[in-house]
Amino acid sequence: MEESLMKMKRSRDDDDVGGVAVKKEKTADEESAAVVLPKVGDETPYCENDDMKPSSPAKKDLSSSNNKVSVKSDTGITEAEHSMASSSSRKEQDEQLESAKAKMGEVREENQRLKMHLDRIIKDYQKLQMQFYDTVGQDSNKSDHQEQQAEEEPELVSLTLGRFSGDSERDDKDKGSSTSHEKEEKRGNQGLSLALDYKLEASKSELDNEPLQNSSPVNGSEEHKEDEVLQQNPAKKVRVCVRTRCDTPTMNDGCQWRKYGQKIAKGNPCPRAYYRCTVAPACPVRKQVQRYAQDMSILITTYEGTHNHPLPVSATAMACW
DNA sequence: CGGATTTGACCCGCGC
DNA sequence: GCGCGGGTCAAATCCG
Repeated sequence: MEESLMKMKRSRDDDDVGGVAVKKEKTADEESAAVVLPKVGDETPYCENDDMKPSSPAKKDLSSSNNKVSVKSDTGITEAEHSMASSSSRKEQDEQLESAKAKMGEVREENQRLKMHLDRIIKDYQKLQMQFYDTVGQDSNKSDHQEQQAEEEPELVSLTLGRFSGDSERDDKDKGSSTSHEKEEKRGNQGLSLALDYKLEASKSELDNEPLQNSSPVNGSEEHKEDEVLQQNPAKKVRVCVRTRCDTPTMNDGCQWRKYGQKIAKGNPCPRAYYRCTVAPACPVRKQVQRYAQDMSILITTYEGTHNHPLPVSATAMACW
């Protein structure tokens, strides 16, 4: 996926380079003050592409021939010679035009190929996503691990991405038994960690009373951002909780949201804000945003529902529900 | 002026 | 049935 994005970016960069090339052409035209080149260059991406390299010298030849004409005129050449020279240059021009058109065709074909490639990558990505959900769903059905949380909240799956360290609150709680969380934390100290926890959706006070009880609060010293995702069985209503260290009122997740309510929830002095997705008019997705009472820098965002529209690229990178 | 945000009112589920 | 709390609605207000 990233590769294709990079590819696209590169192609855009190439476009930019193409624009520069066009400007250079114009400069040459101004110097020669003669034939105006067809604006093929404007529509020609990948000018750094090897395929397109022959066109550059050709353009140079063209402008140089124009230079010749103007020089000869300046030195007092006859009208007939002048017209002969200009007709030959026009011929060259036509040839250049033809070759440029051919190149454009090639470039279009390559664009099509790239588009198809991108589509395939997106489809693969979605397929993998579904497989992931299936796996998670199976795990939630059969697994009896994650004792503590499974007892409390058996219907939610929690995905934790990020590094963990220094969760005094939970350390106290989990001190007695060496849970998978501790292992995750140890692993998290070495880098990125991924944990699967089970949470109870029925516990509506999850965000109010002890929102981070079942997970580690973030370690702000090194990590700017740390997410925890609580996700229900895909067969049921999707509910995803993301915890982020974020100074802004809401985290930028790439989607477009409209605030429709705000409440002071019990047990948390910080108000909880309610947002609706406005990317599509009938999108059922909502999110709740609330600051963690004990650490105002932590933003707890709970997403609910499934988007009924394709996500923007920036949102696709973040959201996987 | 239109869209987004704010905020009080209302609805609904749950526990007692 | 009543009170409480969470979630939503919609009129008022703000803002670009």
